[in-house]
Amino acid sequence: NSLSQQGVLCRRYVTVMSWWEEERYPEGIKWKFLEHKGPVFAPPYEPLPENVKFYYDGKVMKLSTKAEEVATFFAKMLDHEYTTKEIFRKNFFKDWRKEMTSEEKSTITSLSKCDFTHMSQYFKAQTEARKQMSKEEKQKIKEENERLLKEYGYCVMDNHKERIANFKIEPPGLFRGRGNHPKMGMLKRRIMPEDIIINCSKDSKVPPPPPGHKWKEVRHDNKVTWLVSWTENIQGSIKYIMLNPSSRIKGEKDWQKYETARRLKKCVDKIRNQYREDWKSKEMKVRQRAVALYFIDKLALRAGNEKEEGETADTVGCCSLRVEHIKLHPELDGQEYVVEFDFLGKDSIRYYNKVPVEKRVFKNLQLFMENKQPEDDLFDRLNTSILNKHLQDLMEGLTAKVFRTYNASITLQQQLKELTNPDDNIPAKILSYNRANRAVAILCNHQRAPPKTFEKSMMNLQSKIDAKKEQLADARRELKSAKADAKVRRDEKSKNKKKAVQRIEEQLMKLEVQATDREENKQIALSTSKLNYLDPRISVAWCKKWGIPIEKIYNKTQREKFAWAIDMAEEDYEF
DNA sequence: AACGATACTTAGGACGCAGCGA
DNA sequence: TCGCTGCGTCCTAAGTATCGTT
Repeated sequence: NSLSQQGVLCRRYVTVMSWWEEERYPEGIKWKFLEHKGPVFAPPYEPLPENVKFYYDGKVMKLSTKAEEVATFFAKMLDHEYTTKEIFRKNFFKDWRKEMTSEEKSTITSLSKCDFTHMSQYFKAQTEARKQMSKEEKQKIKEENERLLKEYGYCVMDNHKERIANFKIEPPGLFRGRGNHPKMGMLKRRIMPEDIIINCSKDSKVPPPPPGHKWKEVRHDNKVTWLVSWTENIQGSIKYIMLNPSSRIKGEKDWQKYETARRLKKCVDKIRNQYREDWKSKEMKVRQRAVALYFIDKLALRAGNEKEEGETADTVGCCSLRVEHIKLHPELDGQEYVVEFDFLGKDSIRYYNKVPVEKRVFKNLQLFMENKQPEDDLFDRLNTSILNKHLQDLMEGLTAKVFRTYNASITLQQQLKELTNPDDNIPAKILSYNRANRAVAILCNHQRAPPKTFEKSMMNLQSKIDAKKEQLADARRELKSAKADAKVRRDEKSKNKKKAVQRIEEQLMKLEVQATDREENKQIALSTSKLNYLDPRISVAWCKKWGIPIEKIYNKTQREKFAWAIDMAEEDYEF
């Protein structure tokens, strides 16, 4: 590959040491040398063939290229429910009209008179054709992707060739936020080289812009980790191209995150005593801070930054909870002082929980809610910045999110201790691991939509189990009769029958374990906690202790991300 | 203290393909 | 061999946190 001399030379000097064995940079400096090939742009728009028609008010209408492109975005989504939503249609139509010629604008005045069905059929046929492609054609595409990855998918950062996480620029399309997003349907515009800021080191070969184009800017800032950035037009926020989780720069940060959480472990008792004291404070702000922190600690809630109204879906975290999001029950189902939470969190995922709390917390909540409307802030004297400033005083580097990391990891460690049965075989031990993982996912409220095929696949599994049970019964009968025979005439037969029974029993157990695991996992996503909250060294140590191959717990990508932990952790590692 | 800009982590869903059993 | 399904990868949205300015 054509990465410059310097990168290649640097790499040659360091061949055996992994990044976690190298010296760390001084605070704030992220790298000394950075070279990359720049981003890959979305393929240009290909106009529709002449025979694919768009109809307005029942009549064929030929669209200008720009208007046609945006129309195809809508046509491709026609089967989705959200193209029927008022906000989506309104936002789309407004942005579409901006792309039209003045004649188009004066003709096309109502979205409901637009007929995209022919276009939609065309795209469906294209998808179908792609599926039907021959092996060779598919192979060709695969090779082209690999070539692109090889050329643009890596950079040189200091002594390492590193994988880039997202080297492709996001293609244009219609924005679809999560949940009830006020901007759904808006046009996400095409990003051009003129929008792009390149970041690399001065002594590197700066990537050339595509012919006939210029970069917006080339800068050399080694206080940041990104290679490329641009401003997106929906929220006006900045998007970045950064490195893969397997890279030094991400791995080191990840390691550091867990080390901070481990420092919290050492002082969490003190902090808990402190906030319990603060529940009694005469200052309202201090009480609110203490109750919020209690929720963050006990329930692993997110911090809850303020959001600009009307810019995003209406979701909340701890500090931004409103009165309408909780209900107080002095008594519920035989328990005292129960708080019922019901709100939409990140990604508009519902958080629903009924939690018994200390009397003091309950009384404080009643106080906070006095004379307030449902839409008022529960913690009106508090925000994340106040909370984090306080946390910083309690421990260096402590912020609200550290509690989630800490509680997730400590829960995994405890659960593994509790659930692992030394006498279990490997599949049963892995079930225990998944259950420990699941406890964390439930704590963090990591949900997923039940797979579309869930019921069906569950039934299939059940019928397999039934078949296996019958098979076992047969085998047992045969064993019995073989034993009866053996009284008269000793032979190998009963031994073999016994083995067969054992084998089938084992197979049955494996299936049953699988069924349990799948049922319990119906609406729970394990991967998010595994990837972001659980100190990988806990899992590595557990695998070493019980002789479980690491591949059973982490797939290839995960092993790459956690290579540092796999290398470092011994079986006696304690979080 | 409020605000806007910036940088970075965390998140669920779509989709495609490998591997498995019929 | 074929069809299904479950897993992994890709995608990019949506959070957290901090900093400088007013």
